[in-house]
Formats: sequence, structure tokens, C-alpha cells
Amino acid sequence: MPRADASDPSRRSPKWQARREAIIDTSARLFASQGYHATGINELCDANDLGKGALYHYIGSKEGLLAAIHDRVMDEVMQGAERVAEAGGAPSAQLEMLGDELLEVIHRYPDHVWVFLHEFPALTGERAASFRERRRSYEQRVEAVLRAGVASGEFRDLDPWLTARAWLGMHNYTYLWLKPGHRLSARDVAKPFAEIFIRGIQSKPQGAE
Amino acid sequence: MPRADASDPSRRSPKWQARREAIIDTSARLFASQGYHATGINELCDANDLGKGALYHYIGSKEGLLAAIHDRVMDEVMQGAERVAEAGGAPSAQLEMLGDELLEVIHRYPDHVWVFLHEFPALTGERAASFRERRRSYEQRVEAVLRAGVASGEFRDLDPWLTARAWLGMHNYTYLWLKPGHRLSARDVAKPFAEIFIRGIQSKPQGAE
DNA sequence: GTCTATAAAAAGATAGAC
DNA sequence: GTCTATCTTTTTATAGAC
Repeated sequence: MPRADASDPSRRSPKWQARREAIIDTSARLFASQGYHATGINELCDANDLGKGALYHYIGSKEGLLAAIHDRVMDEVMQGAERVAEAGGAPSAQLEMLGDELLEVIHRYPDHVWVFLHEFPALTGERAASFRERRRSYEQRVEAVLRAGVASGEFRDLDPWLTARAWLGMHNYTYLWLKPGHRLSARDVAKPFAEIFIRGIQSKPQGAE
Repeated sequence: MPRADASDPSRRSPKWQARREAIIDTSARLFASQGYHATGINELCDANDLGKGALYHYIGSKEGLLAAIHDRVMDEVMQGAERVAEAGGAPSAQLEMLGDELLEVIHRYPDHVWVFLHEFPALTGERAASFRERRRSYEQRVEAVLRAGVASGEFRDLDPWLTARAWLGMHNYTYLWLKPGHRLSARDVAKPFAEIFIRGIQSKPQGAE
């Protein structure tokens, strides 16, 4: 059953959707630098070079805009997780790939990710529920890889839930400094992070150096 | 030169200061659950059972209250780092102690830490500068321990700055779920985290299992 | 110290002309 | 589609009585 919501983006023309995407990206930059609540509709109009009428024509509401920013990040993150699942391989290889994919998104969408990690409590009702479920779904992918590694004996006997939180924190927290223009690329960070983490959870030590 | 600011807490009576502390703690809970900008002065009055006049008598301004919450966290965090520095010992032992101390603060002040990690961009002017400097000072303690471990040969040859970010992310990110009443205590988390991280950066592998 | 009343500005959103 | 004008509510903060 198609949504009755008149602002459903999928019912609009490609041109309309492209304009909307541009508004989402521009607004994400503002929200990231000042905060969601601290950024007024008027500022959004100025930044997007649009009047209030035109802006609302594209976003529906301020919270709708916030949700769109969240979706943009989660779409990319889940696509990365999907690629990893399709590639398969040893748990340690999958974990490293997950890190590559995640840091690539953080590096490519620094503003969106900032908003995502700071302002998710501002989502309400169904938007909040939908977001929480997607986020939880991603976290369970990480846990599943860890569980597989414990089962196969590649990883030592650890708490998959807690270890996933360690991994997620290590990677997600890069949102504070990992951006285009930084001296380090996503891969420059993902590789040493994987080395630390996988060495840290492997059941058998590797050869020295 | 003593500050001319009439709202300088150190110039007030112990009773006044105690009341102010209570207001800070109660308000931190509100800010953590709804966000700083989303919480109005009226809500703060209700939660603290105070009128506007009385509330402003204690906090000076809303941003002053926010700064006080930040200070409460940073005071505790820096005290922990100080204890570690005084204890000394091998870099790996110091790193584990730093983790213990940090997670203890996160576990004990979940609301303050949440506010600290989410709302620091809302600080302006001198308050923002002072906060950034204290935070940076803590991060440099972590880097220094890593550098010492590399120098002594206990850790492999890694980038101290980047490795510190990995460590900080892993630990700070626990603010999302590490709270009193959770199944895990601060130590329950700090120990496995230290095992993962220190194994991950050691220059020589340990004996299996 | 604490209250109530009020100010003064800004918020999100909508209406209706074009 | 886009603009301007306006509505309604809420915001932080202050004034002045008690």
C-alpha cells in the first residue's frame, strides 16, 4: 500500500528529488556545525537560498529534514554491511571489511554522520522507532561476525555484545576528526584499527613483528 | 585577580553551593534525556521545584549551567588521570588504569557525560575555549602513555595520535549504555576492553590462552 | 531568596498572492 | 514553485513585589 503522505519523495519528479537531496546536504552542514535545535528555519532558508514556502515544499517539516539526513547515512551504512555479507570469508576478514566500509561512510558524509550521532534523540514517534531499528540491525551484524569467529575458534571466547560495543565505539568515534582534507584517508585509519582490534581478540598469537 | 563576576560560585556560602550542585545534577538529567536546546527554562524550574527568579539566582544563565555540567565531568576525569600519573608503572598498566578511571566516571555520571559529549558545541566564547583545552589536555595524557610504551618497546611502533583516538573512542562511546543498573559495572567493561586493546598494541605476542 | 508578571525576541509553520 | 506576510507558541531573561 503506497503511502498517502503527499510529501513522500518517491512520488515526486527526479528534478524535485535532486533539489531535495541538495537541501538535505546543505542543511546537514548547518546542523552539524550549530546543532539541530540551534539552527532556525530562517537560517535553513538563507543557506539554501530559498523562501520559507519553497523550503517547506521540499522538506515537509524540520523533523522530516532531520529524518532524511539520518536515512541518508543509514542507507549507506547498511549497503556496506550488505556487501560484506555477500563477500563472506573468515570472520576476521569480514570484520576488517566492515571497518573499511563504515569508515568510508564516516569520511564521505562527515556532516550527516555528525548529525546522526548527535541529534537522533530529536526524532520522535515512528521516525524514532524506525531509526532505532535500523541502527540495531547494523549492530547485530557486527555481533554476528564476532559470534561466528568465536564459534570457529578464530577469536577467543569473548562476550560478543560487549566486544561489538568496543568495535563500534572505536570506529564511530572517528566522526569527530575523520573528514575529507584530513591527513588520513578512511583506509589509513581502518587498517591500523583492524590490526589493533583483530590482534586483540584473536585466540592464537601471531608471529612477532 | 579575583573574578568580578557576581555569580562566581567560590564566593558563595556552602549552602548556596550545595543547592547549586543539586540544580546542576537535576538539570543534567533533563538535558541528557531531551537535549540542551530542547529543554526550556520553565522545564528546569519545574524539575528543580523553583521559580524563574530563584533558578537564575543560582545559575546565572542557561549556558552557565551547561558549562557547570561540563566542569563537573572534566574535574573528575582529570583527577583520575592525575591518580594514574602518580601511580606510575609500565605503560600497559597505566593504560589499563586510565580505562578504569574513565569508565568509572562515565558509569557514575551518565547524564553529565551524555551532555558533555553531545552539547559541547553549544558552549561559546571563553567557555568553549576553556573546555576544549581541558579536553585536549586529557587526550594528550593518553597519547603520552602510548608514546612511552613505544619508546620502551612494550608497544609496537604505532601512531600514538591515531591509537589514542582508537582508545578514546572505544571507552568514551560506552556513554550510550554504561549506566548504574546495567548488568555490567565499570570494571566489568574496563577489564575486557584493556585485554583487547593492550593485546592489540603489544609488540610481542603473549602465550596462547 | 523566591515569587509572579512581563518583556522582547525568535521559534516552527501556514495562507494566499503571484 | 516560490514569495511575503502573518499566526501562534515558545524562547531566554528581567523587573519588582514580597
